[in-house]
Amino acid sequence: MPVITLPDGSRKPFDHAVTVADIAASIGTGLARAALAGKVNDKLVDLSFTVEHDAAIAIITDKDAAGLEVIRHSTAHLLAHAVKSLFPTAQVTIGPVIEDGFYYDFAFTRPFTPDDLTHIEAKMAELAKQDIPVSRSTLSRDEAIRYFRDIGETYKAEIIEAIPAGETLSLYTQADFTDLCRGPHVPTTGKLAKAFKLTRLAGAYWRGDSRNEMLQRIYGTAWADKKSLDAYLTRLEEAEKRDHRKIGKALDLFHFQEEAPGMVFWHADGWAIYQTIKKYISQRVSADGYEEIVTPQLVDLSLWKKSGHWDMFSNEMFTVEADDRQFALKPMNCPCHVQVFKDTLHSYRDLPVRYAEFGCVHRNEMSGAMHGLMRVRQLTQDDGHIFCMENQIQAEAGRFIRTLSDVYRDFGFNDLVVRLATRPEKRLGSDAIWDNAEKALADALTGEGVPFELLPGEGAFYGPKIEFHLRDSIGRQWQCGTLQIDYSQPDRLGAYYIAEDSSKQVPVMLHRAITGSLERFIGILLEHYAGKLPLWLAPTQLVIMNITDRASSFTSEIASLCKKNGIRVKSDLRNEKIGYKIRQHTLQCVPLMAVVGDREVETRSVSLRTRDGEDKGSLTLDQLLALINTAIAQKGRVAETSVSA
RNA sequence: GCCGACGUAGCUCAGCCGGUAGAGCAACUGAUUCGUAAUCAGUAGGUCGGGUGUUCGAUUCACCCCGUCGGCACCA
Repeated sequence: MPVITLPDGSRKPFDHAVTVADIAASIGTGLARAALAGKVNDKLVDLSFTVEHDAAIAIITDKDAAGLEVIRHSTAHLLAHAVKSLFPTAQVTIGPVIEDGFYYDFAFTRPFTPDDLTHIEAKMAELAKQDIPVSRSTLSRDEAIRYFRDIGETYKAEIIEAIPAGETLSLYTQADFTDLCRGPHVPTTGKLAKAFKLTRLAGAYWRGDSRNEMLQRIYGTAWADKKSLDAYLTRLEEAEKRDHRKIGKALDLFHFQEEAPGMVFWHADGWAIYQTIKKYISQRVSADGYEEIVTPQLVDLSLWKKSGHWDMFSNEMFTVEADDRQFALKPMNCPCHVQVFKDTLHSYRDLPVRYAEFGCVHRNEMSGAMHGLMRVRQLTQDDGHIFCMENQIQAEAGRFIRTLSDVYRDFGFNDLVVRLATRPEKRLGSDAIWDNAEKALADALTGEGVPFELLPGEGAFYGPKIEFHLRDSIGRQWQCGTLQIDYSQPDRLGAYYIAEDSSKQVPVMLHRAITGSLERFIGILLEHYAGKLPLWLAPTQLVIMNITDRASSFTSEIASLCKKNGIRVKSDLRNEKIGYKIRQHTLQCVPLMAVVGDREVETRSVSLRTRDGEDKGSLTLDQLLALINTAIAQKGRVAETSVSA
């Protein structure tokens, strides 16, 4: 005689065992219709689940996040069902829910084509319309293996073989299609008829291992209703519009070409952004007690062998032969920084020694890994290495974290996700050293009031690290900053300092970067701002345009005044209508536009507007300069609608 | 690197079944001097990513290479 407690606290006694569907029906026909699954004592179950004892029950509909997951998961099954009915020899593998949708991996003799995708989607719609009941059954592990082997689903059988013997597995069947699945699923395929779409085809390795054969993955998306689907598709389009590769082309910032894959050709405007960032970081780092240095691009292979890079990463290093010697383009700056450290004898009193370098590094990334500015073969890191004693780690970490958060705010990133990656299984150094290092980083974070999550086992083999991920304006996370503790490299490369007792001691080295790669960081900025960089970063900060030739000499006068004041200004004296000029510069994302006509010449003023169409009114030249300088000084710490946005 | 798609004028793209190419924007020239997101007219612009092959003939078909895109794997 179960007594059911509903989420609102009300209790419903039943005089017999009931299914979740029955309970939904007892509450209301509307709810019964909307019900997709249930939650019994916080465990997700099918509507057909029978409740025999007292329990807390919630009915899951498409209004719940869990309901949406059920829809997506069931839509993945619907996809597999459709594929099997169109291509009976295709084998099913796995089909999980992912962010905003789902995918399903198939093994099939020929590649699926975009045309197939259309047919599959149509078949899915047809199967959904048929409102086929989805039923759950169970088999023992061994029976399940036999079952899937018998129907020729060898991948499924292999999956089940990995499950411990003696477990009972659930199967879901809709018409002639049966799949292994934990569930829960929608009660009938009709619940899926509202809003799904297959989005793309891709290859994916079986079990995610590149040594295995490649399967064919079909991605799809599914939503509670058509409106949400459309909203999602619009969101994708919007994201595409802010693609830094498109913006880079449209704003003439940089380009790539075949002869130099993965290497950037910076155009004048892109380089203006780059230099602004570089100057800014340089100044920040110097204020923080770093010495800025530059080390060679080409270094004899012997150094990379000594540092260990050759063993680990030789396949990603470019090599050059000259004078019968083998050189490698540096893939990292750290071994060179150790050389600079070693070139002077250091006392413990000198520590910490901090070196910074805008280190241009080359990495022969695999061809398929390249992606605009985000993943290139030649990049510049805002790299830095701190040589210190163990008891200085925490203070140095704290100092770095403070600077990093502040720098991110200047760039307009206020949402930081911090992760601490701790000791991996394969590692160098004693547990005591790891204990100390991990604690130093954790304490530094806590000391700075920075919340963080742990990534157990994700640290580098030579030490733990902090990853700083920033979240952009459309919610995506990017790892940029990093702080790593390295006990091994200074030792390998023979770095030491003289300790208080005159003994030689190996310093600890901290690797750290704020933007990570300048190229990538600019890509992130472009997408974050959709090209509308804040005033301090904009390649052209102000365009001054005349209305008629009568105003052209005053326009030029203002332009040179601005230039003298360090403002990146352009004048547009073309014989075009003012509306046309404004449109063009707006599309070029120029933050500020000053219009000069007869009225302005008369009063020696400008009429100022922003690229967002905000009218700043009439300003004297002094007011104009003051407004611009104030906005530049604010950097990225302003709302999008204000002047510098 | 792997799977798939794509590569046509500066940009965005069209070009069915093989007969050496088109549009819009940009550019250039001329007219227009016009007050806050597109003035009008004209002109010019392409060994159709590279190579090989099939063919009387290839942007179109086949194969190879390069690059890009979407994923996978990788990301010191």
